[in-house]
Amino acid sequence: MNQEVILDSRTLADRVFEELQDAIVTGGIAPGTKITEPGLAKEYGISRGPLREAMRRLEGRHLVSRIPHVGARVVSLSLDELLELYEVREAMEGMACRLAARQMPVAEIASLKALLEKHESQAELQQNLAYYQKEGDLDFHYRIVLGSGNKKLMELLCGELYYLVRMYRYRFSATSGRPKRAFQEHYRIVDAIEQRDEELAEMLMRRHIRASRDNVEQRLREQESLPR
Amino acid sequence: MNQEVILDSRTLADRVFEELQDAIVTGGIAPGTKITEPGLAKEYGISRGPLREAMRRLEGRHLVSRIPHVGARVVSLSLDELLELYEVREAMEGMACRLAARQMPVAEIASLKALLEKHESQAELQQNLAYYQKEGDLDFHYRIVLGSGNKKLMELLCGELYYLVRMYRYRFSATSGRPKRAFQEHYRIVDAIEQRDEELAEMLMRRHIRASRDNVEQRLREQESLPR
DNA sequence: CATTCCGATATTGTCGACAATGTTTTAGTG
DNA sequence: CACTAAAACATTGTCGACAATATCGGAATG
Repeated sequence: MNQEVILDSRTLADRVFEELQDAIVTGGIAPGTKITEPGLAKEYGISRGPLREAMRRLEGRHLVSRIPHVGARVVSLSLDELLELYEVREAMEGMACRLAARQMPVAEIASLKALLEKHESQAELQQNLAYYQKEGDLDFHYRIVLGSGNKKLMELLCGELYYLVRMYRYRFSATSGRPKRAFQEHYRIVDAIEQRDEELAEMLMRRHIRASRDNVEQRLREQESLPR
Repeated sequence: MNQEVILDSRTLADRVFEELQDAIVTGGIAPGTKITEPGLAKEYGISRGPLREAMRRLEGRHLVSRIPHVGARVVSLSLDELLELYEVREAMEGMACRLAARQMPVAEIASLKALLEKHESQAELQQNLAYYQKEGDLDFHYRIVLGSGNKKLMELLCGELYYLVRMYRYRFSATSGRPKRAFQEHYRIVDAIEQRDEELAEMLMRRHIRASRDNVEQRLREQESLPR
């Protein structure tokens, strides 16, 4: 219901697209919610035209699913799809890590190492492991993908998949739950990159993601079997 | 300029989206072409509304790039991006192949084998290796991804990347140029899947794609150095 | 003659209205 | 009372018009 007075250079459709995306990712709009064009248009104070374009783009990112002449609803998340997502990440981030080991600039590697240390000290200090791990972990993976130098990989991982990853984290609080271990693995990965050991770097990243996957799977299956 | 009288259940925007996508992929609209809304709207005999939605979706698939208030143009392809695409495929299809080895139904494996034999005999008979290899190759990779049972993987590969792959093939005629070898590799991959050897299946698929990549790189670099 | 500024033109962005389709409610009948 | 059918409603799909912005061309000036 709040209308910004600042007129962005960006277009209305672009802005509402980002707002909607954020709302979906962070849970402001619950998964499975049916969304109607007049409803959202009124809520965001714009016309249906730009809103439809925003929705078409959300559809492209698989954040909403639409049926012609019927309507659209926010995508709903399932455990199976989360596990699938981990498999995709294992493949792509493993490759990203290999490429990073091949040609990530030394300055970036050093910066990444510094980031790790900063995250760790913050985490130790505040004992708020979950939170810092949550964002810090994605930061780490972001940087590796960036370091790969492969634009297509960046596009797919940072531009499409990581939104889903964040969405699952907000929904299931599906953070690793094993921060100490994860930190250690991160360090080893950076070491492998620093030593330009492609093979090892890819293997460690794949193991890291698979371990995270297994952890999530186990925890969610437990949660499933004892129905509160 | 031709307006279909058959009224599809699909929406106008959906149809023009597919038509545009096909035109871009097959080269009907050259890469780098600037496309204007009034122009396309007139050409397809529809209004600008649906056309804009179609363009937004093409933008989501990275087939057109758009600058607010300026315009949109069909993506242009570069050699570097083609090589990047191969790296992404190596990672994702490698994983797909591993998963297929884990759980692809035996019936599907048999069907895939039959398909290979059919393609090979056709190719031998007609000596039109390039053409059959072109479509047959994608058929093969499609089936493997399908067989992985990972919907996200299917979505990304079949729903986004393969359009680009086809586009490059139309543009650079970037088919393998080594059909005999490729067929042999395909057979070995299916064998590994049949024996449920995940490790081998992934390795063979990755090698297969990397070999194709190296082949294309070499041919295009040659082509580059002798400027007609 | 080159450069800068300004207006003309074209294209994009946004809106409200109308048509087409799907859904729900309601009335009627067995 | 249950079931069908039709009508009322809501939502989506499409269109044309207007406003905002960018691009192009020409005139004025140094």
